[in-house]
Amino acid sequence: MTRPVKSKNKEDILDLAIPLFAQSGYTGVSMRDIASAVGIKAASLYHHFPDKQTLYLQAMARAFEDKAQGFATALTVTGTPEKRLAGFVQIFTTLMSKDPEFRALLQRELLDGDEVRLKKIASEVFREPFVAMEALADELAPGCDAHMVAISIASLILYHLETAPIRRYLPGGKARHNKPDVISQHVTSLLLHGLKGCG
Amino acid sequence: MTRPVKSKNKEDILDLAIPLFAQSGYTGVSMRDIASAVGIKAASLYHHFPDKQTLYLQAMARAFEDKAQGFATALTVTGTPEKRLAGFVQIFTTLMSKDPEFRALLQRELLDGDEVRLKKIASEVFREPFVAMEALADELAPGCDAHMVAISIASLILYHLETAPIRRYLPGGKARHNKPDVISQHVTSLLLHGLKGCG
DNA sequence: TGTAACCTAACGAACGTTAGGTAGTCTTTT
DNA sequence: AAAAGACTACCTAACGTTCGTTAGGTTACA
Repeated sequence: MTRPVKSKNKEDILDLAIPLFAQSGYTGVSMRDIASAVGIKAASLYHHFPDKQTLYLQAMARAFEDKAQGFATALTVTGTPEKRLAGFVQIFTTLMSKDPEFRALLQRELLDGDEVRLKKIASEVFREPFVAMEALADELAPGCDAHMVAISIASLILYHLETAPIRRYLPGGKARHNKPDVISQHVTSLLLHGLKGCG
Repeated sequence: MTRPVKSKNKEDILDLAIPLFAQSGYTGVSMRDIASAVGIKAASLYHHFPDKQTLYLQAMARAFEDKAQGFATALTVTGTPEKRLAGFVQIFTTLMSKDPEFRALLQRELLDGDEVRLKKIASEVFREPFVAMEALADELAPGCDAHMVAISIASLILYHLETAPIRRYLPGGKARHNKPDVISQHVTSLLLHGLKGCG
């Protein structure tokens, strides 16, 4: 019985743990589950991490760390404020649509995250794109509360994605409603013209 | 050591279990936790419920069952479509703002709920008000996809409430942004006029 | 006398975690 | 260049705790 040729490092383990935590949450995933996904025994995880909590926090950090700069690309659009909004909404929608794990982790943090973790996520992941969204909001709607506008933009995009599992069973729900382009089109139109802008 | 005078019934137990499940989720609450909240021993819970899963499902059913008719009152507003939208948004916002437990349970179901439960919630809790919202959407915006509009309305209200824990740490976040009236005012204005309607 | 509502005690399983051992690999010393 | 030592990454085995759940006994009340 030979040992696997290549040994795992921290990053490999975290990358395998992230989808597990995203799907079942902190308490729903055991050390044995993670070890099994990695292909080692649970006790071996303690060679890389002092305890489960630390492993979880590092997995969260890793899951969120690349997002900040991902969002940055969504804000490189140039042109009129309207064009920039449309561009941002479209890129952001596509980005989030492709990453259900990130969305699930974010939702779980909103439900169960403590202050320290939320503060960290706010400042390290969302602060920069959020400021840019507020700036854009100020251009488009000088009289509005930029903070609320930015939240509203994110709301519209994220909730359309998060409610997908239940929308299937609500009247009028079609598969088309889950397509990023359909969502971003709807959201952009709603933001720019309100409900009047559909006809 | 005397026994408590009044013995508990199912409903008492469910009412005490609901906030526990809302705060910590299914796996985060043990039978001993629930029993402790009720004031009895864990084994005694099995006199009322065959197992934990059944207790949870009945708690969920109870937490959701009164909501359907609560939403109905939000739709009794009369007048122009604009007035009715404003009224609905205000009542719905206030209703949801006062019930963080319901919001948490709904979020947890969106994350972890199986198809059967989601289907049940969709048809028994949200279907009726959702149809009314779609009808209202059709009046306000005949060219729009009513399903998407209804989701958007709910998105705007619910996400402002759900993101409260992280908005504190985002630029421009004020305590005022959590007030139902401020939220419903913002949402109504955004829906009726888009971002242009603030000035 | 029954029955409903509780109790104590305990079961087996799963959990996070620790102790101690082993097989390879890298580093240093002779 | 080869031997000795140290280190890394895993292992098996087991600890103590908590979990859902069951068995069987006790008390209050109809």
